[in-house]
Amino acid sequence: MSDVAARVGVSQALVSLVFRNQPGASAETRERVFQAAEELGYRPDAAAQLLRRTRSRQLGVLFTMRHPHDVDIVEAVYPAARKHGYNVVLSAMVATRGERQAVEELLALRSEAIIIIGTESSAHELAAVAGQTPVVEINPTARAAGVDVVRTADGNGVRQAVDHLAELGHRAIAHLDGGVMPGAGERRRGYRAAMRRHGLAEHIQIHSGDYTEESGAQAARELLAHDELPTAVIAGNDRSAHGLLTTLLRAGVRVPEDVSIVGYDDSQLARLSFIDLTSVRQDAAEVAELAVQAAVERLDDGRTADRDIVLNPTLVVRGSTGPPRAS
Amino acid sequence: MSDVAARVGVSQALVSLVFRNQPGASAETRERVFQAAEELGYRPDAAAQLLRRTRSRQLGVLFTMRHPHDVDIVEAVYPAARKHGYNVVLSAMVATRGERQAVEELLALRSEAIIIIGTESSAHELAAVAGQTPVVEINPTARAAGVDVVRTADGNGVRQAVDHLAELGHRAIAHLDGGVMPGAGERRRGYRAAMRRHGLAEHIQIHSGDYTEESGAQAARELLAHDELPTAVIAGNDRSAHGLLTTLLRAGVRVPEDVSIVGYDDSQLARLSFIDLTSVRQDAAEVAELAVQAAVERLDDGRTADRDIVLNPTLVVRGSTGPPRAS
DNA sequence: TTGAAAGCGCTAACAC
DNA sequence: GTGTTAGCGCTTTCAA
Repeated sequence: MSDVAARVGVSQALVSLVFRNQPGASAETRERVFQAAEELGYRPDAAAQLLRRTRSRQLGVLFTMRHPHDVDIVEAVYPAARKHGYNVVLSAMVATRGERQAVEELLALRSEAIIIIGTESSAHELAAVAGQTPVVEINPTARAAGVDVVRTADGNGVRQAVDHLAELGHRAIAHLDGGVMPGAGERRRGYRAAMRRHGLAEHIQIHSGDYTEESGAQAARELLAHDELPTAVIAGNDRSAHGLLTTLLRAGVRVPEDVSIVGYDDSQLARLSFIDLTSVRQDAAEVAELAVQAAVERLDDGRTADRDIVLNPTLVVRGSTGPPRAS
Repeated sequence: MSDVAARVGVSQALVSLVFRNQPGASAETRERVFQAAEELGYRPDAAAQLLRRTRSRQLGVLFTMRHPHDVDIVEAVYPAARKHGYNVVLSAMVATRGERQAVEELLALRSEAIIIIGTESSAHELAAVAGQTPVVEINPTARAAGVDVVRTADGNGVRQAVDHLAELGHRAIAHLDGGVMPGAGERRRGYRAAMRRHGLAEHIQIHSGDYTEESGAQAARELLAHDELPTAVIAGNDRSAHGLLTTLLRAGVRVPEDVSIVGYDDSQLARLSFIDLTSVRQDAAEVAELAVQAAVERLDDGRTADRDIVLNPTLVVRGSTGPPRAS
């Protein structure tokens, strides 16, 4: 930067102003600074900026790349952060690097807040971090004190799925759950409640799963082993619905003629023409925006009370659901 | 850090040594430093380290999260980098953020080299970056000067697939290609060459695709519109094989009884029990290790000549391929 | 084995 | 509009 300043014949401070788009430099100076920078191949040094600035304006994002819906959210965090004047630093949760380490890295790089997307964090570890830095968790497994949460009203989403199927005339509606995974408990409870409300309590049938494709495939095998299939299945997420759907197809079961299937997440998977899954939509862009907003409220507006932000999902009806066979 | 030093009653320099595991501090001092750090909740500041250190020892990784195989590689980069004493900085290529910007960010954070995973970079832009910093591209679309490349011998992989199918007795073996996507050209050429070598030139049949699930589904529809299906299809990657497979299944075609299908990448998708795709394996861990190695050779060993590292893939036979119907 | 001092590249606060 | 100064938190070099 001093090279640029020397070349233009002004002080470093002025060059700094220009690069930060701050007022206080004439249009002509700006022009000359940019030109000199171009000629010298100058690029601002993030390490030095980070060190010197009072605020880093960086949002740390902890994520896993395994769930398609999480990928959508990560993508959506970028524009949301920029809107509020923040940068994004990524830290991947991978097998060879614990969550602890990933968080430490974000903190060492001066992230002012941490947004956690779809990890199975221990409430214990999280609470320790939340003491020092605002933490926003998206679709968490469990609640932790001091942490903001952005999640969808999962019970509501499943209720919409049951309503839709009941309206089509289904009665034997099973649920493939997600065990201890994020949101699974509420989805399971929502399923039970909705079934009861429709007077279908006796048809309640829950198969255990864990949101993976294989657990969907496993459930399909179990269903096939029984004399009679349910006429509809609500899966805990799209991935397990995918396993369920394809395994049934391979066994010669037609969807939706023989069995209707509903997924959850409305991920890219659900939208594929050959999957074409009726699914409960959680809008990634909205989730990302609210998560960033929650962080910004703590950072810029001084909020200290925890927030629990609940979004209402919507059912997207596609080709995997239809009326049951007339039997 | 000065707090820690003051607390222990030593100089900052000594504390620094201890934290970097450098020799030159007594065991007792180390112990006391760590304890004081713990008590004060001290954490090294990455920005300051980055600024002051002669070398950042950071490897910038540019990636997209859309292809399952790329995710595997990103994961594998972490241990590979650590092995060579480097850290990893991530920068996602997402729609709202051009490649240019993503690279700038990595460079601003002092990445000493850039590893690019599965993006469709313009050779032009890349060459400019490669002038300043070592760049390693994994499975690139096109070659650029000054850039190291790690890729698999795609022609070889497809040849193995054709050999496998021919051995099973297939003759009408079609190829679903990947258009201009990374490796697609070589896979297409490999298919043609292998078909000719088996005397099956007249059966050469190429369907155009772009590695997406939908292009696989589209190809399936085209195949179904014809009188006769080929007895086997080699897809350009697992995603398009997935679209192809499931669309055929939905149309009542049995796999592998009616049609055998081979994928490419051996991604997690291929391994799912209900997909169970014979696929060409590119070992993610090996690819990552070689990419890191290439960067390290430039950085630490002073290599300046470009390297083109070609890995031989292996065919993993699963349930999607079998002998053709006796006709 | 330890300490003192300088300075990485930038921004903030103030003066002109 | 522009310049001066100090210093962010650490590592490096040199001396003790």
